[in-house]
Amino acid sequence: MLAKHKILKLFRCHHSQKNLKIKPLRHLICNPFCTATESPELTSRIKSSDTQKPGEDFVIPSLASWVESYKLHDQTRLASNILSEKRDTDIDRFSKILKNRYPSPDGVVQALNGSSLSASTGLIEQILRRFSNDLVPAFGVFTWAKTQTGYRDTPEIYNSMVDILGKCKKFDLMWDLVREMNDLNDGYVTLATMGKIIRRLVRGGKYDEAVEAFRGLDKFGVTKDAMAMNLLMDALAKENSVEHAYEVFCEFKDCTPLNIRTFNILIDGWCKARKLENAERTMDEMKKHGFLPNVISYTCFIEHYCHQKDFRKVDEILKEMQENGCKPNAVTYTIALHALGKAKQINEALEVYAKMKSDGCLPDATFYSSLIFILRKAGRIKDANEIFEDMKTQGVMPDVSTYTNMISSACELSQEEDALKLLRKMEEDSCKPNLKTYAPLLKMCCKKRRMKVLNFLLIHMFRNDVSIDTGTYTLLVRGLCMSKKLELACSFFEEMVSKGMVPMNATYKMLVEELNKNCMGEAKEHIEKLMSRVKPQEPV
DNA sequence: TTAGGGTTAG
Repeated sequence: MLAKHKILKLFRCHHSQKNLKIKPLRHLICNPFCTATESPELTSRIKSSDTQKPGEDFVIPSLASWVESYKLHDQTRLASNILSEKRDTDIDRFSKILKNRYPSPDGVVQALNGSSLSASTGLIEQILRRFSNDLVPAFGVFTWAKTQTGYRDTPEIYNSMVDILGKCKKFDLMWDLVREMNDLNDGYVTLATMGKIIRRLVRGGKYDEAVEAFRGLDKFGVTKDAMAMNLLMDALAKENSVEHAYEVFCEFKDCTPLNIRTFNILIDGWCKARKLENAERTMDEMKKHGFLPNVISYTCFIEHYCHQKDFRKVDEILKEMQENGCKPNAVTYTIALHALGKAKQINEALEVYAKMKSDGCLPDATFYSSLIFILRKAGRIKDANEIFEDMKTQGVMPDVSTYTNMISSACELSQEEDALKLLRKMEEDSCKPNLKTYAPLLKMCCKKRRMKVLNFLLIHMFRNDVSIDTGTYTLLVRGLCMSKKLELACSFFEEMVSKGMVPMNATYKMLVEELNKNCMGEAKEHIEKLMSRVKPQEPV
């Protein structure tokens, strides 16, 4: 928690800097990378890309050696087998094989059979993470590993594979695998497995099938308890289908034990769907069942009113909580702080912070992230950075989302150096970046035509086992289109399709239009051919 | 394992 004088300083700053505009940042002019060591595949893509204009694709001197070391590191690993750490060598050898785009998992199996590689649990886990959006290599490795003597998949590995199949909407294969797990008769199928199935089915719009999966839990030796039912209801409510969640509730409430979470899931669902009367009715029903509303129940309502910017109502709920002896927690305060910040009521937001402190509630990483976010949005960069530094001295370590937020803000402000330094800092702090961390960086590279930094980021992602998903490919294709890096845009489009992903119609149209404008008839035909093989999807 | 930012969009 910040000392009181620091909070006061934030208030003072706000008044004195109310009309302060962010100064346009000096464009960073830096030394170019040396060109010798890039990842082979991307280099060929980037080299075949449009000719670069002067001033593009520079990197900050203070970061050049880091970026360069990554690339050297990567190439050494891929090129040489003489390395000290066996596991690291193996993951690279696997990756090298898997990066050949085999048309089917069988192709992968054959390729691996022809190698001298052997399976181990840690290795297979890592590969499934690294290729979690890439069904053919993932399923190929998984299938191959099962045939290896002395190796047996753990339930966790099976669960990861189930999840990947569900994510790629291969529901039949997913069910086959669950039955296979069940046939092992060794307690492989658990609620964790069925939870993945239910969530993937719901996300694929298969609500009825998800409910059926719940009904059939006993077949897999999984108990239909409150936890299982909550899981189903939560999946439905999160997918904007609180009505389905309510149907489940009505159908099973008499034969399944309920707990306070069951009701809170519904309350949250109704609040998010802006069906407030239903949320209130659920609150009454909850009391009838002998459950008193807790901080989560109230916070759902607070979030609703924050969303409506009805801060008077928020105060009312807070008062009601106090009357009922229910204390707001860090989540409650974060919601209020963030909403006030978004509504440009910075002083009121900071009052929330002061109130939190006086209430003796400790902020966590997410709270600080929100505080940093709203300060940066208000142009208070220096204060935001100070909070970021200060949170560590307060004993709260920045987490992935804190870093992601900082990186995202830096990218928005075109502070390339800061953004990359933050990524390096994450590495130093052993904080693993995820797709959301990379997204703003990738976007910035596309916009500023930093192709070599883009190359570096893609290697960085791969080494951190972050698998590129449809959204990220969309971002890359769109970003590169806008920067007229059309050949590269095409190559990402192709890679996306080759992984079985379906590009959005808008993305496809944008690419084709740009190719048309630039008289790239051959490339256009190629893209059209690719698209005709996949089912076009209307943007949601 | 019920509540907390942002996601493409110009």
